[in-house]
Amino acid sequence: MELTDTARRFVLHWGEMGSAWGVNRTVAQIHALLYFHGRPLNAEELAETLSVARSNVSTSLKELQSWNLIRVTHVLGDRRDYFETTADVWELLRTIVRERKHREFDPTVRMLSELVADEGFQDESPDAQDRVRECLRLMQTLGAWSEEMMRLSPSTLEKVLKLGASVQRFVRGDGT
Amino acid sequence: MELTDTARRFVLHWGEMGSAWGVNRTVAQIHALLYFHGRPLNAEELAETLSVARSNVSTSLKELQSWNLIRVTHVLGDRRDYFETTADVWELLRTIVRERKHREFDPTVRMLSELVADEGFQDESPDAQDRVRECLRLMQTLGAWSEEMMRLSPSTLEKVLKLGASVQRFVRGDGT
DNA sequence: TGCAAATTTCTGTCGCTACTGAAATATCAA
DNA sequence: TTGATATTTCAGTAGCGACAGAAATTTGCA
Repeated sequence: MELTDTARRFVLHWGEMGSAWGVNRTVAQIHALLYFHGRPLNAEELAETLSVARSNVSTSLKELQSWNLIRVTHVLGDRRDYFETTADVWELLRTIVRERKHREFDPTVRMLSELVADEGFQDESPDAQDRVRECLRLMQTLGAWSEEMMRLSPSTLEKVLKLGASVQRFVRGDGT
Repeated sequence: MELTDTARRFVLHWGEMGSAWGVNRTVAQIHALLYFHGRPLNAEELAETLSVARSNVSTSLKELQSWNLIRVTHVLGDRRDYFETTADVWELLRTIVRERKHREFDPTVRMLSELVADEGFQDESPDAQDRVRECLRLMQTLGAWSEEMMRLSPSTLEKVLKLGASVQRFVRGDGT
């Protein structure tokens, strides 16, 4: 499959951004291509279009599936696997945030909790204890907030974000 | 400087998390150590404590400075540079979000804007055009939202987050 | 201006991950 | 069950970034 100039730019940039955020370039490119293309593609087409090895695509697709970002579909009279992703970016955002939280954020919170609970923690200077506790508190606040937000429907989530910081009106009383 | 068990675990985990998020491990470790330690440290102490080369520390410190995450201080009668970071995690969060937005997020929004504005874009299928525009819209919404949030004081920001998704009460009317 | 200390820059090495191509395995139709 | 097609696994390679150590530069003091 030949990419249009638009598609190519979209896919390449997405791959670069992925790298900056700890996502494998090919994985990001495949997802970008599936998103842009809108209809299911099979592994062969992905490999050919992105000029990467068939096996590389296979690995990347498994990765994307483990992130719940793509699903398999089939075409009548064709036994190859076809892959597609959600067209709803808000849904995609939710999935990505949920997965990263689960894989990287939550374990860190757990680690900090254990650290604070550990007996040796008492031996640290009061200030150091405070800093670690503050760090933990921040992460717990962020975690709880994102849990709540991710529970909203995409359209509600969008509205809440657009309401944005204007909600600060409701939390005054701190002099800021 | 010998690390306590608590400090060691904190620093090592932070380094691992950094890697997962596209931040150099040593850079993340140095920042974690400065945060934990609470008082300024010089390059020599950092290198020795983390068991990395002096030059590696130099590079990492430059990196952290470019992120506005650390600043230089001095000790009377000592001409070495000492480095410290903010004790306020909310301030740190703000700095990190601001910098990443500026470096990675904004350029992507710009790229998508150009893509949409480009003449060739009209040749894409209407659905593909919609998907790219939706993607752009999402990023613009997120960007605007974060701009607003980052303008708040740490304490207000914390309160807004704790108010959390309960603000959805104010945006009803979409049936969700 | 000369010297020592501190820092940065540079160059080469190492380790890790992504990746390819091949081999092994699975799937389906005849 | 056999052959063809599709997919995954595996082993080796290549490329890239992180890092160490050395060399060069800068800084501050005498």
